[in-house]
Amino acid sequence: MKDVITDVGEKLKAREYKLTPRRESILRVLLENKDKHLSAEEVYNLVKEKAPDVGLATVYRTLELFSDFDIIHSMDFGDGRKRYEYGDSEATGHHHHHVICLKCGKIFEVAEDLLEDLELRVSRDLDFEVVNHQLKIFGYCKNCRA
Amino acid sequence: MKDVITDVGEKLKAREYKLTPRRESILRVLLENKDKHLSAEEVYNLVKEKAPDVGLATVYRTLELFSDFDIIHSMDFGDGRKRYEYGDSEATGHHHHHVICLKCGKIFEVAEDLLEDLELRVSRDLDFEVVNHQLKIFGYCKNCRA
DNA sequence: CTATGTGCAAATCCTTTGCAATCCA
DNA sequence: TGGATTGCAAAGGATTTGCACATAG
Repeated sequence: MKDVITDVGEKLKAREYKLTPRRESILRVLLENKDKHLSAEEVYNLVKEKAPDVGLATVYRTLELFSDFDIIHSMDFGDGRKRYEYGDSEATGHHHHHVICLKCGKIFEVAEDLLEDLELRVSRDLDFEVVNHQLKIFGYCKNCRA
Repeated sequence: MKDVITDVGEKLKAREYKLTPRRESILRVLLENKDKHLSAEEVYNLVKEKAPDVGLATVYRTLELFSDFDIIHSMDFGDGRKRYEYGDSEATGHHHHHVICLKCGKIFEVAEDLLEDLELRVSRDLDFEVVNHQLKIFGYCKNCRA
């Protein structure tokens, strides 16, 4: 994990940005919650545990910055707020599908990719350069049907 | 089209709601723009051309109402506002995929459905009742690559 | 030192709500 | 008439921005 942080530091430095202590604590929270799809406010609350004086605006600005650098990526489950996850969108977005329960809101992940055919067809028929895709499957989970 | 409007009228009446003149003009706008993915504000502006005294709140309330009745359905292209289209989600949402250009924002539609396999697998492996899905493909269109 | 980063509060954007007036079965 | 519907203005929630101060290199 130390490596990741150093890595991010370099990445930022390469474009004249700094990995300040504030940014580092935000990054840590993201790293410690790789699998959680945190909202900005959730990140804020977690960062506040370690650094009580952060501002929400800083969290937003940092998440934006990290997204620009493709250090994290944001996603949208239709609940009115963006959610963030460590990792670039190529790694965790593409070929990564979300199954969302309409009742409890729980999110499951499916790593499979059966979409290559479809992407090919889109590229060909529409003369469109596909760079990513996003699949959400809605329904009711085991518990909520009980 | 007269039929559609009468139809919607019945549908609403069945649950003690009225197809008021205001609601009818909103419905007309949606019908005249079946293919457009209008935002609430866009609907509002179009309705105002015919009925200058509508309120934006009424448009929101009506869109909500029509969605509840599955007369229209909403979608989200990640631009921070909901967009609406005439037709129930079964007809136009499910089995209807969006191809979105990251540069010009243009949206293409693909009607195919190669996802049944995947849905089956999800139902089985996760014990999840699938009711809908949403697929967005991002990339660059012909023009924007030129 | 000097540009960059930060906290705070105010501003913004989209959407929802409260309320009094209006409409329609 | 009385509940549904509407317009307006105010409220709401998520996010952004302006600004003066703090800080890193």
